[in-house]
Amino acid sequence: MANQATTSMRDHILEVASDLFATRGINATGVDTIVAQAGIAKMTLYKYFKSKEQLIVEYLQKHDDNLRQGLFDRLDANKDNQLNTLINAVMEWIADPEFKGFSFINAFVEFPQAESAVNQVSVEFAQALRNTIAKSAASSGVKKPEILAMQLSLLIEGAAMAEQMQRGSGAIDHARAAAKVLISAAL
Amino acid sequence: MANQATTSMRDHILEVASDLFATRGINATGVDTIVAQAGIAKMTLYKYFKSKEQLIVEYLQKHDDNLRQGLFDRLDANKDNQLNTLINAVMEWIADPEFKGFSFINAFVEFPQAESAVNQVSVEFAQALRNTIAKSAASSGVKKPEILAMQLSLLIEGAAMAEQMQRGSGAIDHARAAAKVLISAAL
DNA sequence: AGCGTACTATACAGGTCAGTACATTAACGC
DNA sequence: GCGTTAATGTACTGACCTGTATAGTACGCT
Repeated sequence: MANQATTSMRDHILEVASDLFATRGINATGVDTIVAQAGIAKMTLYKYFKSKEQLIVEYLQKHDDNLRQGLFDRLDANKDNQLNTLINAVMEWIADPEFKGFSFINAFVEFPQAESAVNQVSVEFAQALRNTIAKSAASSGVKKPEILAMQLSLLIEGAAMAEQMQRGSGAIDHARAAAKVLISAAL
Repeated sequence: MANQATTSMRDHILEVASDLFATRGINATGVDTIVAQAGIAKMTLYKYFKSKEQLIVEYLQKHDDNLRQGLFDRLDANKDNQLNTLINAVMEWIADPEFKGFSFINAFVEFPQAESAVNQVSVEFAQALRNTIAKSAASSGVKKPEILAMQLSLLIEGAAMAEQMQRGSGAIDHARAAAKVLISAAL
């Protein structure tokens, strides 16, 4: 509705769509809802995005970029103890009341067929997160960084689901503690 | 299609629906598809189930019963080392190529609104699984069984997602190893 | 033979879905 | 002022959705 002088129309649409996808689910969010919420005409949406699928893919991309950027900022600010820094950053990310789950996990569940582009992109981003963890593990002197990265990512994804299902269940703190145990066992 | 002499019509419908829900996703499976696949008339489905939502809830219930029963059988057969037995049983469950994810997680993602009955049932079953793990932990002499149960359930749910996303990624073995570390740390 | 039950087939209601067509209005550079 | 461009509102297509209505068929029981 409000004239988008600062941010471009395209960004505005993507932002509104991302919000709806995250809170209501992707399949449950119709294009008409996005258009109404953004206060624009449907034609405008289809001028910037050729299909709903493209909108979904860019939504996943954006969330991945945000997560990745947040992690890198924290890692750059704290060169030693990379692994602990990363775990803390991710757990804070999950603890945020605005957190609605990792988008790539939700998208993977909503698009279970391997042929779907959304499914493929989701898998890519899950692996990218693991790779980032593995790099931190390697720089922290872990012997087998890929294995630890896999284990930590299981904890992280599990914690994200558990915290969503029951806010304040303690999943985050217990995940943090478990991560500490696994890390020291891998050193 | 085939005359259901052995199993009741109701069970037949629920079985077909469960299969479709698990493989294609719940929202992506229409009632017409279930009816066609089951080889029945739509009126017959609505004779036994008052709505699609009821069908979904019973699907979740059935999967939970299956998982629960499988675990109890294994636990009864091996009274000592309950925790290891349970982890092994769950990991084998996940490793099965037919495994399509924990239904309560998928349902939770597809129905994110807390008001939804499907959402509520999903959360219940997730907690029930944690309780089962906690009992095994307690019987194994763990000091704080609830905490360990939470940590193990994070690993389990994470492993289920990871294994689905990339079959044979090693998620299961690494989760098993991580579980061992956490268990021995908690004793 | 006659009745009731279980199931089927077809059609429909009322709604939402993604995506398109078209005609109109507002803003801005020249 | 004029032409271009961006965005709008409305209506539509064709498909799919859950759920219902109706009429007909197959079969077992008494």
